[in-house]
Amino acid sequence: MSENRTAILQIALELFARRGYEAVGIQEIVDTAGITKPTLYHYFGSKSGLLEILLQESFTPFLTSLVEAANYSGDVTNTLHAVTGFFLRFTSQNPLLYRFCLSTQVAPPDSDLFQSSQFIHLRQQQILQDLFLQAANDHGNMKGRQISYAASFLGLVNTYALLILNEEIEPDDTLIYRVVHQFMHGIFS
Amino acid sequence: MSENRTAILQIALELFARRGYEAVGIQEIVDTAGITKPTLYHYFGSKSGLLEILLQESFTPFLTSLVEAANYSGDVTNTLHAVTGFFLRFTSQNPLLYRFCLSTQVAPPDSDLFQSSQFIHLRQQQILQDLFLQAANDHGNMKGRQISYAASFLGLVNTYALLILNEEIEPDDTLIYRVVHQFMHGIFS
DNA sequence: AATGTAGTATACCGTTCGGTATACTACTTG
DNA sequence: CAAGTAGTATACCGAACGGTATACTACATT
Repeated sequence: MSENRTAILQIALELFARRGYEAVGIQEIVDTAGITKPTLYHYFGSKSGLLEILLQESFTPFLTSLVEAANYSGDVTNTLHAVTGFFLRFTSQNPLLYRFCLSTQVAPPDSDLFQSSQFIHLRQQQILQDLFLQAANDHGNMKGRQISYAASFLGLVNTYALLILNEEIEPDDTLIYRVVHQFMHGIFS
Repeated sequence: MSENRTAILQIALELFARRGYEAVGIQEIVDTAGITKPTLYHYFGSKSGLLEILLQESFTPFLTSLVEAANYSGDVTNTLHAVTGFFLRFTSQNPLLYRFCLSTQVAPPDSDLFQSSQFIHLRQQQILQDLFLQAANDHGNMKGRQISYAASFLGLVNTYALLILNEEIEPDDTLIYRVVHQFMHGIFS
């Protein structure tokens, strides 16, 4: 792998995450990387191509690890602990990347950003839905509720991920336990 | 109030919500509104000025109504019903505006969008924190947990708001009841 | 040694960006 | 009626935008 290619991806991620995809120009990326435009266009073809490859290469390993963490062990609570821990640790260790991920979720629906990142959110939702469907054996019929369970679990985890990103809390075992407990049993029990 | 000023605000909201603040140019706004640039600059001074006024004028009434809905009645569950109903009905009735609101929350922290919209999210958080603090009388000491309770309640409501925006569900009394129940008691009880 | 290819730089393309100087019109106010 | 003010249009600014044509270099393959 060319080191210029890698440098472009790293710098693009940082700039996109900090200031937004639309606000960052190609010129700024290549200046920061210490290269020139034709080099970037050689590797990525276009600005949206750069975005797409950046998202794919960054989140494919993320999704693979998520599948492992969400492997149903026969106990929903345990599995949700593993999933929550994975999400919050990933956020803590890759703050720029996860902030970028969160911003793409509610990006304007007609934007490049939204459309290129859909695979991440759809796959996340699908992985969690599958988990809840498997767990239905232990908790009665899901009756289609796995959709809103998966969505609201992701929403809750992402809420705490945002608190971590804003440095209002830190991820530890206690937090992970509390998040899962809140999801399973609510706040006043 | 000038009708041109109103038209600019409406069209800017629609374009910003659909395609993103950075991706929309002044020229596109004035073309769509059927006016010219000096008219826009007469009213708003700059692109970021337009954004700021748009956010202020759109969300000040929203926040005022939220304060009313969050008025503590002596029963947390009832108050959360009112708040949830207000959020989800507002989302359903002003989809573009609420989608725009959601997108600003996780916008890049160095962007105009993030900074101009902070007042909305800080005020929301504050209103909910106050509610949980008042409710502490009925549910024991909060011990600072009102921060994450407010954040996670907003996160849960916004998760369902996003489902409404994506037309996967519709807001009705049953949904509102379920959201509050899930927040208070979790999913499996 | 000859040839091909990947990677890179110089220099440039047309378009659009946010923003403005100037002037005209329409209306209010003295 | 005179003067001022709010609102609007024409025409333009320099800078930055995304993207590319061309050519050169370094290296691998034959």
